[in-house]
This record gives sequence, C-alpha cells and structure tokens, in this order.
Amino acid sequence: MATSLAEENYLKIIYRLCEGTKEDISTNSIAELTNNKAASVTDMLQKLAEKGWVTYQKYQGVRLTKIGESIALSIIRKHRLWEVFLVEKLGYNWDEVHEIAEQLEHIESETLINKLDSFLDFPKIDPHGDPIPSQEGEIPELGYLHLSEVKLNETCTLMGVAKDSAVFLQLLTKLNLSLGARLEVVEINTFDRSVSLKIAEEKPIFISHEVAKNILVKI
Amino acid sequence: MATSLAEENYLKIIYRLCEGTKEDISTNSIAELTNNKAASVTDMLQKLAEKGWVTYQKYQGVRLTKIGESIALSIIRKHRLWEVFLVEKLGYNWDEVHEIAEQLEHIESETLINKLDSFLDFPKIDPHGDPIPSQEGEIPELGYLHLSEVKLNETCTLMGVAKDSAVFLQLLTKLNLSLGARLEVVEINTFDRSVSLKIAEEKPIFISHEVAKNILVKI
DNA sequence: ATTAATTTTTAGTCTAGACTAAAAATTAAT
DNA sequence: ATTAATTTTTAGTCTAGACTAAAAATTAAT
Repeated sequence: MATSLAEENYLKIIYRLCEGTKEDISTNSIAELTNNKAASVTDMLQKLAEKGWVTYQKYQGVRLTKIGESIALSIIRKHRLWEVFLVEKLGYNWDEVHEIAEQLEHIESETLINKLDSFLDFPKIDPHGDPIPSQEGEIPELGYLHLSEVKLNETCTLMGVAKDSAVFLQLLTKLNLSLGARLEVVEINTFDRSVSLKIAEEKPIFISHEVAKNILVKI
Repeated sequence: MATSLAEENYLKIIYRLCEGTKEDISTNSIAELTNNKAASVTDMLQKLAEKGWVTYQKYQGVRLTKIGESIALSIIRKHRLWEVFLVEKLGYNWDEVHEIAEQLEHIESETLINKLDSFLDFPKIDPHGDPIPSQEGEIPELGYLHLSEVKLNETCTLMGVAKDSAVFLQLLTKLNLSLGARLEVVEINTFDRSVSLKIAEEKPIFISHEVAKNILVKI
C-alpha cells in the first residue's frame, strides 16, 4: 500500500520513540516530535491503525506493527544511505546533511536505493555512526555505551552520536571529537557530572554531562 | 517565495508548452499534460498569476513571467542533473531515469544541486541530449534539427531526443540508435514519410516518420 | 451574421492533513 | 476515595488541490 509523506514521517517518529522503550508511545510525545498538535496526532493514529501499521488503543498509546516497522526501517535506510552519499561523494560535513536527507528519504524507488547502496560500497553506518538497515530490514544492535556511563580512567572509542542536530555536531567538531577518536575519561565531576577527556593523549577537554550523554562509545 | 510540488509541476509544464510557441498557452493543453481536468487548471492558473509567476487573462491563456520562467528552469536544471547522476554514477539506462528524476527534481537545496553539478563535472547535456540550464538560468539554444527534416543522402549526428518516454527510448536502443551515432538518410518514402537510415555504414534500418520527428540531429 | 461546437470558467464538493475549543478519560494529589 | 491536573479524544473548521456539472465566453461553421 502506498504511503504519503505525512504517514512516512509519523511512522519514522513512532519508530524512534518505540526504540527507547517497551511501553506504548503517547500521543503527546509524537505531537512534540512531529511539531503537530495532539488532536492531529490522534487523527493520524487512527488512520495508521486502520491501515494496519500501528496497534492503537484509545488513550493507551501506540506501537508499530511488523509491517509498520518495516516501512519505518526502509525510510531510515534511505535516510542514512543518502547521508553517506552527501558526505562521502558530495563533500558535505556531518552537521549539514540531516535536512536534505529528510527530503531524500521519501524518494520512492526500490532500484534507486539499492543502486545507491552499491555505489557507496554497502556502508554499514552513516556519518553519525548510526547503523544502516539492510534491504530486508535487519538493523544490527551495536551495543554502544553513552560516554556518560563510562567509568573514570577507562578508555573508549567514539562510535556515534545520539543526536543529529547541527549545533551539537558543530560543537563536537570544534572540540575535535569525531568518529573513531580514542577517548580517556580522566575526570568526572560529581557536582554536575561533567567530564574531562583526553583525546589521543592531547591535553584534556571538558564536556558537560548533556554532551557526554549524546556521545556513543565502545570500550 | 516557496513553491509547492503542485505549483512546480504546473510551472514546468507551462514552460515546456511555451518553448514551442510564441502564442499563449491554453488551459486544455496544460490539463492534458498535468493529467488534471480543465477546471482544476483554471484554479491553479489564478493562483500562479496571483503569485506573479504567470500572466493570465481569462479565456486568453497564460505565459510564464521572468520569475516563473526562472523557477521552471531551476526545476529543469535539477531534473537533468539528477538524470546524469542516475545514468553516469548509478548505471541506469536512459529509458529508466525519467520517473525517478521527476521526484528528485523537487528536492530543495541550493547547495545540493551545485555540489551535484560539480560532482558530475559540470555536464552540459543530460542523457537524452537535452541541455542543462546553468545556475543563472541560462540554457544554450542548441539549434538541432529533427531527423524528419534532414534531406535525402545527407549525413548527420544523433544529438538528442524530443521525447523521454521509456517505450520510445527502448525502441531507439533496440535499433542501435544512441547519442553520437552517425546517420545517413538513404531513403525517404513519400507515401508515409518513413525513413531508411544507415548507421555508421551498417546495413540500413527503417524508421517511421513519427520516430524521425522525435530524433534530434546536427548536420 | 447567426447558430453550433468547443473551450474555459464558475460554483459547489471532496479528501488529506492540519487546526482550536470543548468534552472525556486517565493519572496524580490530597 | 475524591478532587484536581493532565492527557487524549471528539467535534467542528480551514486550506490546498483535486473533482463534476452547469454557465459563460470564444471560435468555427453555415
């Protein structure tokens, strides 16, 4: 069944919200991310349920069905592959590609996205370290930690970010924090949970807990 | 001012119809190409006139204004650059790219299209031989002839096609007619104006007047 | 120069997807 | 266990962009 642009955006956002939790997703949380009012969300949820893409119980929230999830994953696949294209082939920086990929992810052509995948040499992650779902909708669980969870004096590798906003990514760039960087946690301040890091033996930098929470690492 | 998808499609089609003629464009001819009813077209023309993109006189047809034309040209620029990308980089055949480019042409990002242009090495023509408008909206007049206008025993080079439909392009491919082919007109039948051609000294092939009309050549 | 045929416009509807205001249900607080 | 606060839904509107049917204007035909 064909999906409209609005439907695709809802499914994508519901997927993102489902990921974090086993709970059903609230109308309000969707409204916030779609920038719509709750009443509009209720409306759309009923349509999505009608089409069999979500299970929805009045007042009890939603979850994606198997089909809904596979639609969401195919949009995410397209989004992330286009991001790789924009960075690898067109020379964009990682903080510049999100909005353009938000448009490109809705281009409808099965062959296009597979040819693009092949052209990019079947990348497994996008420029932010997020895994790219396979054509079959498989998405590897990478099991990264948030930098905020790493213990004092441990060393880890920066593998991804939990937030794609341009200002956040620009901050990381300014701090010289990019994918693959080796990080040693040299200080954790109990007061505000801010962290001091050594990047590859350089002199330490300070980051807030808010930043540390959004950095994904592998020990 | 922002343009909706529907508006962009109207402007593109009005541009195409304007190209052929100095006359104003009729509501019906637009209806035919947009696959809408005449009443819907009238509606949209009034909106486009309101925005200053066409001049429109009730019952007298429309033309693009300078601004309308520059919007149309930027869409055509995007369409053709994406077609080059699809053929040159992703390995599509020339008969497979039209529908996908119809979607890609609406992606909105000034930087994207210029980076794409540079990535493709600033192509001057698309895979069908159509010229690609510059960033400033300049489009070279290539002055090609229709093959149907070429005289008996003249030799010419296939430079483009006047129609992008998949079946037409597939027919040309089957006949071994591709951009750059050297063609000698060895017979013109007065009865149906069908043409017999030699491609690079091979044994002659026959094509209908309908096909000859849609092939663009340079003497 | 009228009349007939054709084209275009107007008037009124419909649908998707948004909205606000008010009602209903759920959850939190005493 | 009620009441208050919060969340969600319902009911009713709005807009863009399509539609049909009928009216109006233009063009073609005698």
